[in-house]
Amino acid sequence: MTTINEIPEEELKKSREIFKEFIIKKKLRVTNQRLAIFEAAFNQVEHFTADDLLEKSRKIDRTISRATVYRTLPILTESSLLKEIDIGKDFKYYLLNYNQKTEHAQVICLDCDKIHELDAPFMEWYADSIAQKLGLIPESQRLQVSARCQKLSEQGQCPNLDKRAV
Amino acid sequence: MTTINEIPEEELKKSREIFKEFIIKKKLRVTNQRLAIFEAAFNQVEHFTADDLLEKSRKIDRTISRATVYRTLPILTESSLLKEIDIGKDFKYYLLNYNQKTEHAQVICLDCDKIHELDAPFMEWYADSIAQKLGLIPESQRLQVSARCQKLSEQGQCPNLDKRAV
DNA sequence: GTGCTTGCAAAGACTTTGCAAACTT
DNA sequence: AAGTTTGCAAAGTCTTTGCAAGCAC
Repeated sequence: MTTINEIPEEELKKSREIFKEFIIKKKLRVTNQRLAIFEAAFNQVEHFTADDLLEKSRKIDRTISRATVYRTLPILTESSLLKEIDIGKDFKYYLLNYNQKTEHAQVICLDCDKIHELDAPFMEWYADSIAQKLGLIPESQRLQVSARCQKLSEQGQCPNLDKRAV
Repeated sequence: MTTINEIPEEELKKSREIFKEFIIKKKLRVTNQRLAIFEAAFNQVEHFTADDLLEKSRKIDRTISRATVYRTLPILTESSLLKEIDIGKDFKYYLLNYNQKTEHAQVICLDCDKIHELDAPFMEWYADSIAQKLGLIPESQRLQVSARCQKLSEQGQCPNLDKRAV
């Protein structure tokens, strides 16, 4: 079982290009702050919050403000580089979306807070069946499973927690 | 196609009893405010927000404060009379749960904001299959489908919007 | 009478916004 | 040079909490 802790170099380059081109296409400006926030976001593969991103960005550029992070996040999500997810807490999580996969299921470990993104093809079928029953046209669907770590309850330790450097 | 706009009288009585007994069991007190908030919540079957509930409660008892509504909502959810749901907006919705069904899917109409609660038995199976793959123990699951009203896009009007008295 | 509850207002948590200075193009 | 972007601080939104007066038991 291999865990990837870093986005591959070529994916990073590609994403950086997508980001810059998106900014230019929107007639916005490629600023140092925006680039630094991009680098901070793509520095690793775990999910993060706006606050995490601020902290990570500041390690690259000490002057970055919270406001700029909040103003840059929509650019990153609109360009499909990040996926925003709301698991019912009062802040949002952000996930890298560099593989551009459309995975519609999230499994959230209540013990270590890790968010596993999974493919759940049956949800397309389910959405279609709903369409017929309710006279609605499905636009998006998301399955969220909250779970506990089995190893934690059996052995008293969660392997994901152990892996965390922080 | 029949739409129920009111909870049946006997269900209402039963729920009121559950509410009172829950309060007593918890060694809390049956106050006029709590009763008024209960009546406001069970006045109809649509979903509502904390703010809606405050407004409806005040029609019964003018003195009820926002704080009391927020302090009463946990009593109603803990006693399983209401279900709290978070669809990613910055406030929560509450739904009557008098039938005590465990429906795990919500279909949210982006046009009229109506929330349809549906049964989705396959989710149990899905959660179990995840358990094996990830070494997790599923605790709860929720499927959320966002959709558009077909009639609205075809005929320019949403039947649910029409039904709304407000 | 005891001690839970209430309303009020202030505080909290996260996010957004107004504004003048700074920067990209 | 023109107009976007930034940092700062204040404002916003929903929810929670401290406190003294009031109410349930």
